[in-house]
Amino acid sequence: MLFSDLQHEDFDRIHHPIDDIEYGPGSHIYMQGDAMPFVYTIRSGLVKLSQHLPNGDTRIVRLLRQGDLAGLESLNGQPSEYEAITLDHVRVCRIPHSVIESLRRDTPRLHDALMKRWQKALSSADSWITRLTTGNSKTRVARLLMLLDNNSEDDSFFLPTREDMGAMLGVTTESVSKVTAEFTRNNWLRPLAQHRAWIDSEALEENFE
Amino acid sequence: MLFSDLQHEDFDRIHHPIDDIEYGPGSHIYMQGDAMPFVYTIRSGLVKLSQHLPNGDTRIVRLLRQGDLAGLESLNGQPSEYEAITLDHVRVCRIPHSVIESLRRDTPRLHDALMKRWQKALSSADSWITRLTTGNSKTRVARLLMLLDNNSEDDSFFLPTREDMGAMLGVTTESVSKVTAEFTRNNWLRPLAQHRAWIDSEALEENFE
DNA sequence: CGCGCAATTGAGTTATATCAAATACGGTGG
DNA sequence: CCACCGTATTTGATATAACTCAATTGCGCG
Repeated sequence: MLFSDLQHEDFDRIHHPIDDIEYGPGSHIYMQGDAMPFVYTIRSGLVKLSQHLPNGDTRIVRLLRQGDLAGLESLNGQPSEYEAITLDHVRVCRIPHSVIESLRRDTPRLHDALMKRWQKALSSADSWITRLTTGNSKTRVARLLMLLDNNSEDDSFFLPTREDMGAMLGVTTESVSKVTAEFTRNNWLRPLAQHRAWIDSEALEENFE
Repeated sequence: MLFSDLQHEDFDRIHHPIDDIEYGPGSHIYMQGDAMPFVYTIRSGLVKLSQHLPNGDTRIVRLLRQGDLAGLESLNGQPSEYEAITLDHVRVCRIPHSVIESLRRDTPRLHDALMKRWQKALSSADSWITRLTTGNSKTRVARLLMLLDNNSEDDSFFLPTREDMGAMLGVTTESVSKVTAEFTRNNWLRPLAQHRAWIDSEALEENFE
């Protein structure tokens, strides 16, 4: 986790409790407007970070997976502008801000770790913009599938609902469905049980760079 | 600047030179692939941060303005995945990485300042996704204009070329042009000399939330 | 087995891209 | 200061991709 590179002695300084928490699919870890005294590291599973627009519709801005930090945005004390909802079964580690603060003063290594996560979040947000919101809908879906596939250590990966995929790509549910259906007919995508799926990365890669 | 809250004594520790640099419109501050030993703070002017896709087209992922940091992504030593190009006349402050490192050890306040910038960049990237890549083209252009207007302390603001606006919104140059032309006919947008413009924020706000 | 939700499919509509042309604009040199 | 050139912008006609609405099918779960 975040603290994997810290020594035992570091942990002795911690007086506030760090809890491991598990969530079923579709659970709220936190909601838009919550004042959060915690950050969360994802131990396993997939979490969507979404934002509600004033006009009512919702956009997913990022996916969080193993090793990612959620709630960084509230370290300054502001209420969260996002909501974090689990897609599948998720285990997180909940860390009070006070722990971050005190460790930060004493252990430079934590500092580095935090900065690295932050950096990662930022570059992931940017590649989200360039790869997932440009091109036609087939290209976008293909890129999303490859991204999901890449970040799975497994051979298969978690396939979100068409609605969620739409919210990530800025495309309607029906359009996503039409594309995934076509990919399946081409044997580029093979939906499996339990919301999991397999893709022919080579085929997708050569048709959509 | 970044260092506005540091004492004079802090600066005495700096041995590497911090340069102030000025650029005319359309200058490269750095390019995709550059290995950069610097970060830059923007003192004035507007900078576009863009990324080239393998297929050839370019997407602008963020705008940087006074107080923003450029080149944060390369603090880890990796070559930049972005290119930073000035839109108007820009003054920057170029800071070697080594300065960041050494100050970091000695002055926790700098640490906090850095983190805050980072945080700002991240939340700006996210709001870029939700506000500038959703909705129809009129809505997107309206939101971009309001964003540009907001961040100008002036009554008027810098109006990018239609092409650049298109690259920010994921829309073609011609579509942007049709929208801005319509807004101008409605007197919601008034282009001025020197690539500057004025908007009727209230009118735009009520037509596109 | 059947209920409910998610996914697929289709037909019709609309928005945006595309292609092509005309116009406006800014800067340069005479 | 003006005329000219190159570039950016505007405009229009057409093609196409995506949305919308509605109906149907498929699937997981009690």
